Amino acid sequence: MTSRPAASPVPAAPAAAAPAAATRSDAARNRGRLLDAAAGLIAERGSDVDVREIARRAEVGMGTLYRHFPTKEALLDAALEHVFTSWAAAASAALTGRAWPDLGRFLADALTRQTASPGLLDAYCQALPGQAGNTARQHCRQQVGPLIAELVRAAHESGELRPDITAEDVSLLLVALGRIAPVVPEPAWRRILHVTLDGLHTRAATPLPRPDRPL
Amino acid sequence: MTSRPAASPVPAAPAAAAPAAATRSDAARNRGRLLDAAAGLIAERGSDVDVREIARRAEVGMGTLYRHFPTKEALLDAALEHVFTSWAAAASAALTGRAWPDLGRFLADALTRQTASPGLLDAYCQALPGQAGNTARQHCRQQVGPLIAELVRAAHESGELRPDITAEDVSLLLVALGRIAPVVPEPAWRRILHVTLDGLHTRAATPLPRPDRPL
DNA sequence: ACCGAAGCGGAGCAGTTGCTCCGGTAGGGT
DNA sequence: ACCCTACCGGAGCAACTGCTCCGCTTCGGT
Repeated sequence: MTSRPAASPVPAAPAAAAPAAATRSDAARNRGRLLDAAAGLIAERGSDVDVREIARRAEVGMGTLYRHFPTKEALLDAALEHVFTSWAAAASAALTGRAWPDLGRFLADALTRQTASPGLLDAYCQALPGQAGNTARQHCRQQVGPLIAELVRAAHESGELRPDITAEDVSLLLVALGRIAPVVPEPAWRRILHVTLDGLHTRAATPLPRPDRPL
Repeated sequence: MTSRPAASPVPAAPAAAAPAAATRSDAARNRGRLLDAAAGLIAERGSDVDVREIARRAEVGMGTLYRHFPTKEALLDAALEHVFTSWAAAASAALTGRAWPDLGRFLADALTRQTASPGLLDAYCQALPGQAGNTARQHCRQQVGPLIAELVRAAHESGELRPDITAEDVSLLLVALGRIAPVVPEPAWRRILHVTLDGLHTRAATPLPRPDRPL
């Protein structure tokens, strides 16, 4: 950590999935454990996790943690990148080609995922006012952004998404709904999503799933 | 916290606006200063403020702070109650009697207010998973809840709000939008609000304010 | 003017956090 | 089988947090 020769402006994450050179097997295993533990704890409790707890759950010591990642933030960062990447992959694989249902399903799936990991968006939104260096957000944008853009383009083409809506609008709506999804019962946020989709549709106002019988 | 005799489930908030007995003038002044400082800091940075900083901004010492409020939480609580009360009063005074525009204006005003105080909703939503004792939320519900209920009732009666929407839905939407309003430029969240209102309207899909020219 | 008590302030305590240090351990090329 | 080296682990440091303690000040009734 004292004098790094040169390299890119991104210091950490040399290869999350490609150890490449001859790394010791236990080192690779511990790195993976740390990433999993960090991701799990972020999902459960948000991004203000105790490093000791990460190490404990990963069943490694503090020295190991800080050998693999220069700082807590770098660890969380790497974990988040992995999470966002796998989300984008799963969402992309779930597409059927029918634009409007795909959009709705993508949003519903994203919110379900968010329900299981309340802390994810917290990490994403953390330090938003200051911005400047929120890499979680950048990772999400890089991984999921193109997918949303494609969904929006296709839905525009099918004529069901009102033309004045941008991919940015959809991303924003997703973040907004994602902030409440984990803290209310699922039927509640499904109602909200339904209303939102109605607002997004060219011709709007379809009946809600079930107005008074929640499930 | 050891053994409370009986009393109501709300322990704190003896009298935020009614010192009643013969209180010393400086005490009352300092109490007000603490409330203002706390509210200001919560608005700016959310509910994880340093008590020392509250005391510093209020220009009082730590002893004074803890003389007036038994715990940090109690202080934040009292400050939040005051904030929510004045919000409800202002919003209630702004009503014109025309239901649908009133609802839209109420939401827009709430979001503007939220933009100026990003930390407010953080305090409101904090510890939501555990729930159990989030008094900020209770205060908001008590103060603002009836107002939203009335807005929804009137908008239903006017026939413009789709009948399957409940006051709970509107509250939830407000929270969701409030979570993003402070972190994006105002035109962006106004677009989102517009879409949402379209989704709430019986016959939907009116043109957005300005699709591509943000302001 | 006087005086008792309520009020004031900030140094200090205990707990928690992110991070470092260094003796011991075990991997893997030879 | 050997040994060098990268790696492991957890005790310890410094900074920060919420909160308490206690000597001094100031209010306000007489």
